[in-house]
Amino acid sequence: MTCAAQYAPQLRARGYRMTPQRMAILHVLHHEGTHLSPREVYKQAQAKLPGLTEPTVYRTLEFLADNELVRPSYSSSGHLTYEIAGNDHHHIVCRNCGGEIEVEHSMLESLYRLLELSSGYRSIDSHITFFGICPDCQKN
Amino acid sequence: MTCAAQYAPQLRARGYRMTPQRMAILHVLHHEGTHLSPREVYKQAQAKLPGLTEPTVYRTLEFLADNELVRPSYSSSGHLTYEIAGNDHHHIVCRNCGGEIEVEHSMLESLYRLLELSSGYRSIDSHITFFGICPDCQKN
DNA sequence: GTAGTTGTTGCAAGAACTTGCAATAAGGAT
DNA sequence: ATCCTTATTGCAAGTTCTTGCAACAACTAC
Repeated sequence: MTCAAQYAPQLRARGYRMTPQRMAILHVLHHEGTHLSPREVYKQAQAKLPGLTEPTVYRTLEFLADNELVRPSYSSSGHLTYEIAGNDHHHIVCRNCGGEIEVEHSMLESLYRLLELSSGYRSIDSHITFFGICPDCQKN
Repeated sequence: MTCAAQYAPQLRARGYRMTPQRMAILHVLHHEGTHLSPREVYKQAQAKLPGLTEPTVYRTLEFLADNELVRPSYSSSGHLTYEIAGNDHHHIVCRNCGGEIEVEHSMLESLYRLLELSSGYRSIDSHITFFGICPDCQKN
């Protein structure tokens, strides 16, 4: 559980609170490492904190995403998933088999600056999920 | 309805069929011009074709997206929406007010080629929704 | 410690989305 | 025109996700 407690100051600094529910959810995402669907988070977190309810999981994930402790991401079926906000990266998902790889954020940095310049929008820093066909599936 | 009939050959060439349901859904997206949620598509299409059911709308939208007659896109809340596949473009959505603008695909072209080279993935051509803060909201 | 403030949660109901399967109908063949 | 094949739809039930509100508990101040 200590792994999740480290996030408390970040929340408190913004006037929010660290709660057992948030700890449990952060703990799950932290130890899983990869992205999980809300339902998967719910199941695992509830095993640790039996009273936890589903609406709380959904609200908490959205809350944590707003505060940049977790990162939203999309599965190949278009569903929203979440992962712990560690090193900044994006994904390329195979349209065929669902396999995925990570892409360093630095590869998109210059595009983001270009978009900001041409559009007038600021703080463009979304996590992106690209879709393509992976090398293995290209052989078929 | 003629506007939707033009898509029939594209489906037939792949062994699929043009049906009243698909016509109605394409018609709605074609005339609306912008992206709509599945529910909005359902309501409008049902007004034209009373027997139409909701599961059919969901399945049809996914089917049309697979066949590239419509393009999936994400709203600021992260929900899946669809628009007719016309000129190739992407979106920047304001995190604050939800306002959005279009981005020409050409701006991303070189990034896509770069990603393909470095990852080995092919046919990367996903529609992207970026999130940022629009000029108006920056004033506050 | 104790009390107060207000951010958070659980509950319950509802809306959105999915799935399996039997019935239907689009388009090709006769 | 009529029949056949099989892609497609509607139905019904189930799962996932959302919302409003009252009860609760984390942190602050005393």
